[in-house]
Order: sequence, then C-alpha cells, then structure tokens
Amino acid sequence: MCVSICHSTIPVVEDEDLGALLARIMRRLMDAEHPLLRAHGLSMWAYATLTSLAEQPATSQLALAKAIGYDKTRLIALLDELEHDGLIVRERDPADRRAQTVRLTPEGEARHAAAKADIRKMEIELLADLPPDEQGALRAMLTKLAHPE
Amino acid sequence: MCVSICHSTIPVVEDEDLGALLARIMRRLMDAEHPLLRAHGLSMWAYATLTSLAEQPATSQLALAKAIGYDKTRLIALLDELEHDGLIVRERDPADRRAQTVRLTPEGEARHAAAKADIRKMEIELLADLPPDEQGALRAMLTKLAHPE
DNA sequence: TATTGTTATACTCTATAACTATA
DNA sequence: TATAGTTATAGAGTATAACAATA
Repeated sequence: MCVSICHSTIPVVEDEDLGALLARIMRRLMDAEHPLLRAHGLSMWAYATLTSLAEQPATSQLALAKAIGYDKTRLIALLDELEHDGLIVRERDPADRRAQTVRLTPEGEARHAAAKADIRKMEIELLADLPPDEQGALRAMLTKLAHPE
Repeated sequence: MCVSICHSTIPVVEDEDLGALLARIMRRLMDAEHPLLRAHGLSMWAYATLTSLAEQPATSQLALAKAIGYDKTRLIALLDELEHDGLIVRERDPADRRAQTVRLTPEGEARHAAAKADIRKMEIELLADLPPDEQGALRAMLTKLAHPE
C-alpha cells in the first residue's frame, strides 16, 4: 500500500501479521540457538526432550511425545540416541509392562543444565533491545498466550 | 526440578525458555491459520509472498526471496503457481534483462485482502486472553524484536 | 478391543550444486 | 567474472499405516 504526501509516493508499512512477527523472532532465536546446542551435541528436539524430563520424568514415551508436541514414532530414534549417549534411562513400567518410563541420568541433567545456561545468556542479549521493565512483561504475556486455559 | 515443602514433594515449573514459549504460540497460531488459508487456496508461503507484494512490488525474484526469508529456488515453483492462478505477474526488467519483476494482479490484491481479513479476526480472538492495553504493548514489543536495528 | 512401542514406507520440505542467459 | 533465474538431485524432516506385546 502507498500514499501520496507532498507530491511523492512512499510505501506505508502497515502492522504486520502476528504470525509474520513471531516467525521473524523465531528465526532470530533459532539462528542464535542452533550453534549453542550443537556445541553441547544436542538437536532442538533433543533439548526439548531433556527440558521436559528435567521438569518431570515421563511415565511413558507417548506421554513424553505429547508433552513436547513431537511425533511418537520419531521420538523413538531420538530416545535411542539419548540413551546411547547416557543422557536418559528407559525402564519398563512394572504396573503396565507395555509402557516405558523415561528419566534423566545425572549426565543428562548436567548436559541439560549446561545447554540451558548458554541459551538463557543468549536470550538476555536478544531481549536487551527492550527496556528491562518490558522484558518481564513480555515474558508474562507470552506465558499466558502459550498456556491458554 | 522438585522441592520439598511440608513433607510433600511437588514439581516446580520454572520459567520456560523463550524459544519454548514462542514455539507453543506459533503452533497455536498456525493451527488456527492453516484452515483459513486453505479456504482461500493459499499456502503459508503463498500468503507471505502476497503480503510482501501487497506492501511493495519486487524488483526481482531474488529480492522477493530475501524479503520473505524464503529460498530462491523454491520460490520459483511457488511463483509459477501464483502466476498460473492469475494472482501475480512476472515481467522482465528492461534495465536488467536477467531479472524479473513481480507484482500483484487485482485478483491477487483481492485474494490477499480477503485472507488477511480472516487472519486478523483470528488473531484478535487469540489475543483476547490478554487485557486490551497489553495487546498493543505486546505488538509493539514483538515488532521491536522482529526488526532489530 | 484398545494401547504402547516399534518398524517400514511414502511423502514433503529443504539445501546444494550446476546450468543458461545476461551483465 | 559475477549475478538472476532455473533445474535436478540428494538429504532431512514428516506423516501414515501396520505389526507385536500387553492391557
């Protein structure tokens, strides 16, 4: 869209779609985050998995897949790797022998904590474009939108 | 992470990573947006393309690819479709006959406007989880983060 | 019969390199 | 030589269905 002012035609930038804004920010964030995770030998989904398990062990792989919004069939190969690397442990649930519980090993906890520390530092730099009081407000708003009742 | 309070152990939910929050919101947004776009016969990238062209015609396909953050090789098939559907026009630049300019047709403008109207309505519903004064603040903050100087 | 974990398969998306025509 | 557009191909990511073990 353009508008004529003082005999010249200049482009007017309208409000962007929410999706466009978030996509831009996500790309910035991912571009900064990928090398950090790579340095810790983790993929994005591996980190998401460790994060979920750090907060709460999984009662089954299916529950874990749902918790992080990942496909249960793809989770298998991912857990295979994490188990092979000694970051997680899978154990049959005695109560329901179909299910496997998943939890972090001490190495898994340490790896997650180390990666998270680096990511938090990066986030602080990224948010430095905003005044300090807005940073907390933003986090609160995003949390509300991410977890609708 | 857990903490013991009054002889019981309850999980403590720490602040989520910014990436996790944004990913959740993005998924919500995309889940709502996909059916709307499909109703208008547009893919996500097709909509992004129309949005960019609605604001400003492209001096070349390469410039368009960069503007929307899409791969120039994949853009070609997308533009082929949009052109076939009569939504855009490609024209050789007389000044540089290697380049092709890209602009919307009237049909393209109409299709974009119709899709955008639906998407804006959806965004308003999604943001209704926030008090009105926070909605504007959020948009301002996201715009700042999406366009760093 | 339904569910968990698993495997296999097909499909889409994405990244890379190479080719042409213009500059 | 460098750039815009294009094509082809290989790789990663994703979705679907089917199977064995257990409930």
